[in-house]
Amino acid sequence: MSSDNPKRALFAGFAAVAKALGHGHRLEILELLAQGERSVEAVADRVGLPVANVSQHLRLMHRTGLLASRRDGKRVVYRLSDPSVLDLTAALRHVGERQSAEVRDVIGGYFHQRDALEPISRKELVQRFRDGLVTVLDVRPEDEYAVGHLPKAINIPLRELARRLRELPKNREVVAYCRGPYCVLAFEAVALLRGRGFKVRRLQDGYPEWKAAGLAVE
Amino acid sequence: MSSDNPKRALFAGFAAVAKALGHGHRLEILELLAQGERSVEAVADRVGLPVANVSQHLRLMHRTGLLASRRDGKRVVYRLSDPSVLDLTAALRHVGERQSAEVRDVIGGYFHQRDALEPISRKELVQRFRDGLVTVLDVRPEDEYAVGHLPKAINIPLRELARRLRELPKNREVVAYCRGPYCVLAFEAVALLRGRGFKVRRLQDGYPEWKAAGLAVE
DNA sequence: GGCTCATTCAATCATTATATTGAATGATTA
DNA sequence: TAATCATTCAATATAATGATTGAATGAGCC
Repeated sequence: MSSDNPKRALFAGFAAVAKALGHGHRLEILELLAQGERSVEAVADRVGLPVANVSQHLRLMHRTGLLASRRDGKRVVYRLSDPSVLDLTAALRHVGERQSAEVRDVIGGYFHQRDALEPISRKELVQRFRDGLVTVLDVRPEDEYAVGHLPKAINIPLRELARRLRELPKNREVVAYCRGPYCVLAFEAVALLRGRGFKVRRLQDGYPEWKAAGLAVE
Repeated sequence: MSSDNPKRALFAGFAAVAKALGHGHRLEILELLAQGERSVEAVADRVGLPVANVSQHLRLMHRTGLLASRRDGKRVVYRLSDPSVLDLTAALRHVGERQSAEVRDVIGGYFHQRDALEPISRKELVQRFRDGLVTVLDVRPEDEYAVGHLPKAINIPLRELARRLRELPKNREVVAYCRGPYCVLAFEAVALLRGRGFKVRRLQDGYPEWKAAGLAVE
């Protein structure tokens, strides 16, 4: 079959990659792994699915080349196989955002409500940080922060934010970020902090995009 | 559901877009429509599938926002909804090419055999054409050529190539192109012409990429 | 070597996707 | 207004995919 019609075989191969992206849980897992590598159990905990189910999703994505894995002690640790996978998910988001009525509804109905002000771009953040004008706030869970974060970023996970407000400056601008362009954590953080009178904006993308852009990380 | 967990809803929306790409026939249809808009029947003819089946695929992709359509007389004509769809398929190819062992096998086993020499890039072609060094050959079917083609390109569909060789110069370099980076036509044309002693190379991408790059078309 | 534990496999069932057939639609056009 | 014809729908059968359960694997560790 493969030699009969190589073009068909090729399209089938590409289709397999697309299929591997074609499931909400798998996209969620990809977003998580974009923060850094993780064991099967750690992924399962975070996305709230049974281990066996997550294992199947991970192996499927591994089979199609989206993920790579290594053994660490008695755990198997998965990671994105290549930065190009991040590009692919970005292209997918871009099309979805522009073209899918369904996606636009969700974004319009939820995300925009909570973020009336424009998010800040990576470029602008670099500039303003260099000028000493902003405090960078990482609202992801501690373990994700530990794997890697923006330079000088303070880590206050969203769930602890309300009781750790005094760690943030009231008169400097705060820029919150989390896992990616549609990570809810930063949206929620901005909403919470605005309600308390902080000057706060959201970074346009998240940690993985920052790192992929070649900018400094810690 | 959508307001319960907007993040999940968003991922589900993106997953729907990926699912729409997750079928070999649909990717083939997308490649075809990237050349220019086409009626349902025209697509069905070209990909060799029943009209009703193609109609279903088209409507699915329309529903997820990949395609747009308009009525022309008694036909319905489909087209890519947006250039970003082309970017998405390119990202998909890129990942597939790098990561999927299956895809690499097909490419290695077929395409590379037939194209030992490096393909020529768009940039290089522009340069060499400006210097009057190359003849550009479009080996796609006439109707696709008619919708749009590279400036000054000669159209000889692959199936007529063997008996129209005298239309091509023997002592100038010929650059053949067709529908895209994995379009078989240009590969076959290069193989055929090399066997007859022509100096011929293949353009790296195809017509849609050329047009999307903002280069001149006729 | 044998025990432990994270991970994977295998089997099942429920759900969803696909191709095919023939009939229905609905915008043109005569 | 009725006939035409490309397209779409509806119904069906078949195949693929997804979640769950419990058992099997196999690398680490005592």
